[in-house]
Amino acid sequence: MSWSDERVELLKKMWGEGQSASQIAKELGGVTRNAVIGKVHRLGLSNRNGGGGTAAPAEARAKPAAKSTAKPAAKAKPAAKPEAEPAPEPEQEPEKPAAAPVTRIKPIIPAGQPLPPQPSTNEIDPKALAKVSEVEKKAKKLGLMELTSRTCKWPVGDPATEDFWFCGLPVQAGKPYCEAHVGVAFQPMSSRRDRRR
DNA sequence: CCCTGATTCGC
DNA sequence: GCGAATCAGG
Repeated sequence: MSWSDERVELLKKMWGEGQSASQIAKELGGVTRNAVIGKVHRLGLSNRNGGGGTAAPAEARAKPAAKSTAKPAAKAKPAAKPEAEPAPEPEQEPEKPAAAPVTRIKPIIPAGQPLPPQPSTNEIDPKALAKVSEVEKKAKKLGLMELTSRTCKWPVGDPATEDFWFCGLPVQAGKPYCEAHVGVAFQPMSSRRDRRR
């Protein structure tokens, strides 16, 4: 499989939408996520920066991985990129051909993208709660026995009722919950002080 | 263990 | 240019 123009285009589009490399690879077919990532890098769009201001992954990377027996060693890494980026891509989809008769267009929901940091003092963030509410709608409603190592174990409903189930959506990291539920589960202790009794 | 992207380097 | 292997982290 070669990177035809169309494939590259799709790659760009999906990557821009925040799709993961594996998803893109799966969509394209015939390539692995590594291939996708490699291509992404070669294309120079490794960073999904929008310039919003929430970008902190600028870590110092220094891991030459000295595994090769012979290392030229004459190649000092310049490592000096001012990285000027005055012109982002304000335009992405100039038009939307509304020619589709009656077809469901992508029901996919982008995952990563501008995830602004949280302001500060707050309860549990209406945002997070809203996300939970939304996520519960498409929850898989698993029973206790259906839970696996990677299903969200967030309980919903009243255990004493038939109307009780677990979220069941895929967890992401080593957490017991899905992204949305992790958000509300691990809320740092907030304003507790005003709770005088 | 699952996933994510990042990097390196032989091809 | 390509991508598997590897790394690093959640």
